[in-house]
Amino acid sequence: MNYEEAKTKFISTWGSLGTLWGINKAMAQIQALLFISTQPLSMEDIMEELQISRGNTSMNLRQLIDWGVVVKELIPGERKEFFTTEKDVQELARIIAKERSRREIKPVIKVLNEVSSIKDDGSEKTKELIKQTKALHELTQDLDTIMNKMVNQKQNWLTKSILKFIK
Amino acid sequence: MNYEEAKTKFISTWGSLGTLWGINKAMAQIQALLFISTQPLSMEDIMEELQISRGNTSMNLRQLIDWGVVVKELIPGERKEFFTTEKDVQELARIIAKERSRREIKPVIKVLNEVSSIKDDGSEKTKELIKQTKALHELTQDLDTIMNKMVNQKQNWLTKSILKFIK
DNA sequence: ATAAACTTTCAATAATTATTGAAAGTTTAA
DNA sequence: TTAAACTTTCAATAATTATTGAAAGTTTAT
Repeated sequence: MNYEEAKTKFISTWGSLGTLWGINKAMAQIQALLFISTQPLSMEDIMEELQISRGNTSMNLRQLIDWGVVVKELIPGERKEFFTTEKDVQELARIIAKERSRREIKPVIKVLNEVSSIKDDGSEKTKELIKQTKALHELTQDLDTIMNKMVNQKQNWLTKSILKFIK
Repeated sequence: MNYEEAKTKFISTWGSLGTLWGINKAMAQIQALLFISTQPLSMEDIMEELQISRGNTSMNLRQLIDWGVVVKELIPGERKEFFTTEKDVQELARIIAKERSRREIKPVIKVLNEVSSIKDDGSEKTKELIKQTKALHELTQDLDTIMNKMVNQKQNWLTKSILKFIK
């Protein structure tokens, strides 16, 4: 496998993995492209490399910036804008975990809490609903906590030590 | 909030969360419905409750069975088939984590390994590709390991002790 | 063997989501 | 100011994904 093949394979794999962290294909591919690029890229560069339209590039870049995963880079003497992504994988994981927790997991925890707090009217089905959603609420909260803690450490000692502890 | 409201809210929330664990809405809703049901449900029951077609119900039930999350229940004297889902949240989490790892994460790890193993031709861009995909490979593998270990414990002591350790 | 009761399959269709591209908007240089 | 260089917006369209429903398939009771 040569450089071009490897690059293409990486970008397309990372792109299809996008769904796993809750973003669309183009967004994930742009991030992937920036992730292995040695210098900041312009919108033009990205459109060219990924063969996507200007509008698509613009919108997805904005979203990536909104996630905090991509930053605008101003290059002196250049008119157009350039973009880079966070290059440190630990930091990247931290940002993704934080955003997913905030956007998706926290709202679900809230609903689970509401639903599991309804008044017990004594019926079997109500008891079951309360019991099951309560269990789900606890589990979701525990996993969310672990994820955030793991990923909020400024160094990666925690992941490493959990790994050691766990193996 | 009364029982019916809570039930509807739970099912629709769980349904929209489906994407988070990589399954479709109907599939997630069927699982949610079974999760809070006090007895096994027939295809007829599920169609009625969720207002979905027979074909849809059949296909998604099959997928849930394939995931190992739902089982067929044979009720003596009944002609039709009945279904239940795993009721223990820990066990449910275990199954989901295992399946996601197998279906999505493992294949990505494989690609990252391949891509990061290309021959270093000395160019800056190749060095960057190798460096970045290698870092991603390691991180992904670590997180996959933690996830699987966490979830493979037969009791939930591990989650609890990590939580204590981490807090 | 037959038919009723039930489940599965899958082509057609609907719903959702992503993408385009051109017009409108903004910034900068002269 | 003006116009060139660039970015954003968004209605239209394309691509993808989910859903339907009726025909085909299967099982069970008689």
